[in-house]
This record gives sequence, structure tokens and C-alpha cells, in this order.
Amino acid sequence: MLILSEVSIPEALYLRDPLQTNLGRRIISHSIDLIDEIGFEAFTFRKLALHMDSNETSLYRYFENKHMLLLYLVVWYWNWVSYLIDYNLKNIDDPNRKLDIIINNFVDATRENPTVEFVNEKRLHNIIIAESAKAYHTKDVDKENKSGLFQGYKNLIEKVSDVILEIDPKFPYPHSFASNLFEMANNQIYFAEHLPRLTDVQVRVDEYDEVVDLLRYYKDRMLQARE
Amino acid sequence: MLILSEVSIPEALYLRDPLQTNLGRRIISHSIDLIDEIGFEAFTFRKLALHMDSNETSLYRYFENKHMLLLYLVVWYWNWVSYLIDYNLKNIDDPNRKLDIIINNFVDATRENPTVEFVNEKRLHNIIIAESAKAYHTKDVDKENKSGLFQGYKNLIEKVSDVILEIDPKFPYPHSFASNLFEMANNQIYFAEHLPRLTDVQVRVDEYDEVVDLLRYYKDRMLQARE
DNA sequence: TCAAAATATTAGTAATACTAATATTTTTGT
DNA sequence: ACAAAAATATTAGTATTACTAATATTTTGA
Repeated sequence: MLILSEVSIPEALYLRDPLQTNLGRRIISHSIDLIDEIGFEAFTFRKLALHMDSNETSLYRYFENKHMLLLYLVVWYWNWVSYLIDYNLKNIDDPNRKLDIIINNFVDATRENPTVEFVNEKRLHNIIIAESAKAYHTKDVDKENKSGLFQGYKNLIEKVSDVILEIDPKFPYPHSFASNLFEMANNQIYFAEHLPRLTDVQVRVDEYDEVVDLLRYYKDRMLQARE
Repeated sequence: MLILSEVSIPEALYLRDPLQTNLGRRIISHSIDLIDEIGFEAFTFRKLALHMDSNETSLYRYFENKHMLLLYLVVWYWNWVSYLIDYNLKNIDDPNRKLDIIINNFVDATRENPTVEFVNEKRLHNIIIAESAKAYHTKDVDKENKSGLFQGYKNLIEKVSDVILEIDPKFPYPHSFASNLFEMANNQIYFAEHLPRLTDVQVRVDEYDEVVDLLRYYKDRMLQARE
């Protein structure tokens, strides 16, 4: 079982810490279900309140608006993946194997990994694939970045970047390659599911092996041994 | 000068063809300015009407809602880049040079290329970088895909995929690589501008050379000659 | 068991996302 | 030059969204 405190979230994301109260945890849990079901555009606090048998006003005590709630979920995911990578990289020395494991966690972190009881990680993963771009493509991105809301993503990319440099110390684009692997994992799954002519990989329910193959191919080509 | 009919847009995108009337062309032109200024979330038809000294109701005769208008702009951009690639690849034989030119057009199609008088391509490019993901990350994506609204993106990727296979006929992921190059171009520019710790490239106004270098590096590593 | 914390209720406002019906202006063909 | 048609504008409306304030009730924990 994952200990909650391992996944720490910047305070600026919420008005009241949802992990500290029952209603707060129910907000997280139900918002994951509802956003996955109806999509972020159709999602409103009123619908969420009905869905969880609470009321709109109570939800506004936890989150300023639905954008902040989405960002909270996305940040939670980044931190969770970051934690899992640490967890799964323990006792691994070969940086090549490390990056393979990172790729596994990028593509499908829900596979054989510790979970948090009130978070449905599979549905959260769906949200990441379909909605996470909206969490940082906003006019407030610079202000939110200054408040540290994207620290989790940066830490994750820095961690992966370090492994890339372990494999190939002279690789000139470790951060770009790391963020691209992460974004590509999500994007190629989305394309496979909805716009298959934009990809060569196929996916089935909970079966993303071909995406792993694709990213490994990238890894091997980009970081092959140099003379 | 680019002839408008070269950039053809599926009819399902609009209620009335905006290119055929004065108001229609003003909608395209002003919506590009306004979305670039205030962002897609804050953008409304009412604000657009005020901005262009028209009225909300008139705009609804052209587009069902603001999502369709955004998708129209994005489709326009895909088709425009597609057209430019054809235009710039005339008389080029070396597939390697072809892909270099494609990369140039992915990163900055506005450089030294034919334009359309009422479309501010630089601002449209900003919109693509900041907002285009929202155009296809919706619950309606499958329905819209069936209606052919994403044909322009698919054609673009197919075209690039063909060039990739010219360079390396056995490359196993030509579509994924093509769509990744396009998405990465936009994404890495966005990161450089707003979340620089997620990338290694730097950009200045209208100066995306380092992104071109990055994509060329990808190209060279991924598609190097095989034995 | 009682005070504090958490949650719910009620009631409201301004803005958004539209639609319908009708009036006016502009364009076009003859 | 003029009528018909096409385009655009006006007015007026509805339901929903995105909130906030004030107060009441329930739950929790020392």
C-alpha cells in the first residue's frame, strides 16, 4: 500500500486539503469517475455534487474551480509516477534497464504497482491521456508555474533526464527526450484509441504493449552506444 | 499568394462557409486575434462579436459553437502546412532533404511561405501551440472523426510517413514518428516558452532554430542508414 | 458532553451558451 | 434603377454555469 504522504501536493492547488477529510477524499474519488465518464468540458461542480450526493457549495470550499481540481489530479499523477519510478528502480544498476522500467511506468503505471485506496488509478490514467494537456495549456500557466504547481512534472522529467545521461552522458537533449517520452506515451495511446491513422501502434483494454515497444525503439535508436 | 481553394475544409465544420462572405472572413480573422489574446477558455462568441463590432447571433449562423470554430482554425492550419509541404518539396528528390524541409514547416511554417490575406499565420501558429490539443481531446472525437473532420491531419501525417519510408523503407513506425515530430514541434516550443525545465531548447520571438535542431537530431538518430 | 470543525441548505448574481422571430442593409441580376 | 434575394443586425428570451454569502445542521474529538 502506498503511503499517502509520499505523494505530496503543493498547497496552492487547493483551498482546503482534500486528503485530510472524508468529503475531500470523496471529491477526489468521484471527480475521477465523473471526468472519465463525461469528459472535462461537460464536467461541473454541480454535476459532481449530484453524483456524490453532496452539494456544490461544499465543493467550492476545497477547490477554487474545476481547472484547479483537474490540475490537482494531474499533479497527483505526476507525483505518483515519480514515486513508482523510485520504488521500481531500487536495486537496479543498469541505466538501460532503468529506462526500460521508466518506460513501463510512463505507458502503464497501473500495472502491478502500489495504489491508493480511494484513487482509481486506471480511470485517472484515462483522464491523463484524454485531458491532461488542458491542465497546463492555459493563460495562467506562467503564474501557476511561479507558484510551483508544476514542480512534480519537473522533478519527474529531471529524474528521467538523469537516467538518460547515465546511459549516454553526451546526449544533448535529455529533458526534451524525457518529456517527449512521457507525452508520446499518452498521445500515442490516445491516437491508437481515437485517431488510429496517426499511429502505427494498436492498443486494447489495459494492453499497451505496442506503445512500450515503440518507446523502447526510440530509446534504443536515440541512445545507442557511442564511440 | 496562396489560392484559397487549395486549403479545403470539410463542410461539417461549419453551418455556413466562412470563406464565402465578408462576415465569415472577418470571423476567422478576428477569432484568431482574440483567441491568441485571451486564450480559448476565456473566449466567447459574445466577446468576439464585440471585438469585431458584430453580434453574437450572427456568429452562430457560421459556427455551432466555439469548439467548432477552434477546430476549423486547427484544420485550416493542418491543411495549410500540408499545402506548404507540397509547395516546398517540388523538385526536391533527396528524401533526407525532404524531411528537413518538412521539419522546417512543422516548426515554423510562417517563415518565407505564401500566406492568406485575412489569416494572421503567426498568431494562428500561437493558437496551434497553445490550444490545438483541445481541438481533438473531447468526448466527441470519435463522432467528429467519422465525419471526416480530421482528414487534414491524417493526410499530413501520411505524406510525412511516405517520406520517412523513402529514407528508411523498413522503419517500423512511420506514422507514429511523423505525428510525434509534429506534436513535439508544438510541445517543445510551448515548454520552452512556459515550462523551460521540461526541455533543453530555447526559443525567442520568431526564432525557433533550436527546435529545428532538436527535430533534425531525432531524424538523424531514428532514420540513419541501415545495413 | 460541548465546542469546534465539517458539511449542508438556501438564496442569490453575473456570465455563458445558446435560439427564435423579425427588421434592416447590402448585393445581384435584369 | 429596381426588385428580389442574400446577408447581417436587433431584440428578447431560456437554461445552465460559475460562482458567493449567510446561516443552519451534523459530526468529531478532547
